[in-house]
Amino acid sequence: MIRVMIADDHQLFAEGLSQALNILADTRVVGVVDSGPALEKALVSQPAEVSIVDIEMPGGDGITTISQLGMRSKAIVVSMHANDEQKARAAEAGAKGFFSKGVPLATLASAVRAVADGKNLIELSDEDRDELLEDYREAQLDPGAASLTQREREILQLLAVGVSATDELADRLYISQKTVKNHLASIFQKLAVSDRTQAAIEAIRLGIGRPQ
Amino acid sequence: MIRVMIADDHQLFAEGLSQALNILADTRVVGVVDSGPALEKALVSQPAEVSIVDIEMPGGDGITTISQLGMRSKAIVVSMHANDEQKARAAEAGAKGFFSKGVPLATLASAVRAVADGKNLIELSDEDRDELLEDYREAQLDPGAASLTQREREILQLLAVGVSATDELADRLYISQKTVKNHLASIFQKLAVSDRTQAAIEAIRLGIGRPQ
DNA sequence: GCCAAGTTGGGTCGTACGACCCATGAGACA
DNA sequence: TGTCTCATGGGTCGTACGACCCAACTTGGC
Repeated sequence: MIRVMIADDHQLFAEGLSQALNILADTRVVGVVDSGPALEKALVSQPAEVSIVDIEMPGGDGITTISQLGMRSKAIVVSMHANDEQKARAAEAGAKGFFSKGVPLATLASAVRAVADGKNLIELSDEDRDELLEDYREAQLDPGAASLTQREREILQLLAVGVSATDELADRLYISQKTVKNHLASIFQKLAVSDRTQAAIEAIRLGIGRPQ
Repeated sequence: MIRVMIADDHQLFAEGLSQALNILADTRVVGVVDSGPALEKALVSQPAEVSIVDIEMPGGDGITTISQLGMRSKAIVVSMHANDEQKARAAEAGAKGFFSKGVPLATLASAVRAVADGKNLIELSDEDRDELLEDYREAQLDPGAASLTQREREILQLLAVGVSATDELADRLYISQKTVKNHLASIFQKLAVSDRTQAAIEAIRLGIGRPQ
């Protein structure tokens, strides 16, 4: 689980991003602040591996804050009006990543994983950076969830949308009820849960069987 | 369920806001686009009661788009650099609300509900507007969910975080297992579900027992 | 060709679950 | 005062659920 702090004075942006990252299985937003000083203060009581910082905040710019973060939290800078000068200043201050707010959410999520893994994205060309981010596209799932088989995933997806009865599951998959129960037993073991309810919750948390 | 479309060229903002609104029980984002023309096109195949439009989009400003929406979708304008001139232009184009991106998410959510309900916020003073939004703070829950009692809500919250066994629920609430089962039976009826798994999923969907 | 993993089934057993009755006491409300 | 909802319990009954065994067949890898 990667702990993330968000510093941005635009609450709509910060809260929306927070919700989005919290839905992912491997990231957790531990705080949202609206200024540089508030970020430093928040990190004392709520350590975070990665901080997402808006460079354009009122009352002292984000750059100063980042340079003072040191190794307490790795910074990823986001900017509404991204330009090369901002990027150079961010790099100098020690930021590990730099993105325009125009990038897709998936890119930022990948960046969070890469930076948490020790990578420094800000020194790379855009091409090299995007290539590296490819390796971090998938959420680092729980060890158990990663070992689920195809059929087990299918059952978990159905479970996550409310198909909970054995006979219904069997009907939908054209297999016997006994086979469904066998798969479920295997799922319970891999996810370390004890019943269908907990499995469904875990499936939702992992993003399996996503709602549209 | 209020159907919402988001038009903003900053994907991070748009996708984050989308996730946030989707978590709420009574709003559903049916599309995210990055320009005015794309909004008009998207609304043809995906009708939405409310559209959240960034006024500062490249390639044709949002104002023109809003004036062409007519009654197909009620527009709420959001702006990074909100000022009175922008607000006046938005009002003239027929927008029903105008907000800076610095407002809290809860405010925008309330505004979506108010506008969907036929209110025009843009004509009001900030004080009158905030007073009106107070009435729309709570999500309009499903009829069934709305009639849940306090105790039933507590049980549902526990269920939504994985406390699924009867004895565990009883222990946590300091009541007998029989009482837990009675409450569960009542919950199943009100939510129109048939077991704990479906109840837990519904609870998560409704935002009851929110993860922190 | 062999072995491991995956999918498909079977059987058994104890118990938890859900459906259906019921009663009692506390509070709110008219 | 009577009435209502809510929270708290009880009892019973059938069955679905989960735990623990097992086997046959297919598929892919080495």
